[in-house]
Amino acid sequence: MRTEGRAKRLPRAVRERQIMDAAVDVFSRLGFYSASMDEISEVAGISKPMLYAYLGSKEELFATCIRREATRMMEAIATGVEPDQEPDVQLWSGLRAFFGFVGENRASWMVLHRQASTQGGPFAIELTDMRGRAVSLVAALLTQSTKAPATKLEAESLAAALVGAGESLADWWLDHPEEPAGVVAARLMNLVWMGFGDLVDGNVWHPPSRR
Amino acid sequence: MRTEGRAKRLPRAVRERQIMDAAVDVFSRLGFYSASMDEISEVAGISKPMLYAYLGSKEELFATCIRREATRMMEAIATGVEPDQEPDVQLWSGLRAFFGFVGENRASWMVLHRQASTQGGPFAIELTDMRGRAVSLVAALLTQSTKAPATKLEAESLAAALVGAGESLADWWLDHPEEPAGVVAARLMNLVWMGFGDLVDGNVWHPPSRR
DNA sequence: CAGTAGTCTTACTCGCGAGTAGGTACCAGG
DNA sequence: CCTGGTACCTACTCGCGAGTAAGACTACTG
Repeated sequence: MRTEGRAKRLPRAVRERQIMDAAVDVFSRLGFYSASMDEISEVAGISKPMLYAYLGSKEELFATCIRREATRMMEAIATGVEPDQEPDVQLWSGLRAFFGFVGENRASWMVLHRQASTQGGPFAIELTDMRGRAVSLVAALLTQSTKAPATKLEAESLAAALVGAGESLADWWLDHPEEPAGVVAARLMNLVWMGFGDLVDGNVWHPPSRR
Repeated sequence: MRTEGRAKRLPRAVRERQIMDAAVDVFSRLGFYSASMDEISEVAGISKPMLYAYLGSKEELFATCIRREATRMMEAIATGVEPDQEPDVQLWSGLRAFFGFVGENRASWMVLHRQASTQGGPFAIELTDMRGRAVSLVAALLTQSTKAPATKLEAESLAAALVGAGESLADWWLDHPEEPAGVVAARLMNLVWMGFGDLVDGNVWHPPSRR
């Protein structure tokens, strides 16, 4: 894009945002290793030393990206769900918020899930951390809804499975973008709440009419 | 490990297997990019040119690893499930076979899932292919079991979610190896067959007493 | 119109790792 | 005991990309 000439002078905070945006873009397209600092700086419309001056090393930059996007996503979800409602409704709102976020932030999602989960580096920490928060959230939801999951371990593993199902379905969705977010969310809701057993018998889950 | 001296002369086929084993090991520990051909050759107890002579470039090697491990796994699963049983029993056998395989082939699983899924390179093809086969399998299982999933797209997305749940739960399991495979498999079975809704009410799924 | 603090650049160094050139040891069969 | 073929090696080339040195341009502040 930007090819020649000196970049216009901008305050540090603004530049940092530009750089982060560029980094998320490039990382999501190329992955951590294939992405080069040269390309990021070019996309950001800036020279490499600036990048290093502001955001540190490549690893730091990547970790920062993950942290930022993870936070954005967790906030989007937290905003969508009200904690004093019925468990199924909470789950439903959470799922909708999640798929809504992914749908409107594909790049963020790629960085978060497809890229970060693999590299065993220092970023895995950030990612594992966020994922852990998500899992705990769901696990709490489960535990709170009475009897079923006896042990803590059981609740956690079920939550992990659910989160994984969500992630995987989101990935699938990237390849089938024609489906609207609500439909995909509803499908997962049915799967995890009703189960195949009920679905096979034609029993489906419906959101309470209001909302 | 092996430090000096010329390696004993071995027939090509044997060496190739050794190299593949070493490659799977190293790739699973380090990931595609961080793994170096030098290290693989060292672990294999062989020199680099041999590696290139037998298995081609790094990308080819990796793709070959994925293909081999994917085949092993699909076979393990196919062996475990008998196609003329009730859907829930089929699913149950499939899950057990899957978790059994992962439990006994952690390295393979890492290469398959954690590594390959990320890098957008030529390997993604192999992986996507295998995943596609798994998804189709489950989707067929779903469709066959009557009414519920009306459209092909719906069955496929549910299958994707289920496969993802399995993958994710397998990953979780890697960090909680104290749980036996059967327990983890049963948990997922309950989740996807009964659903949280039933679980919360204390309804659980039991395998038919025989097997 | 200095001085100085912060923005921004060109033009390097330098190590690491993919891939190779050009052999050497070893085992057939003639 | 040569002659080839196949397993195997040491010792390189070479490009790419992370990270940096050294300075130049701009804009306030007094």
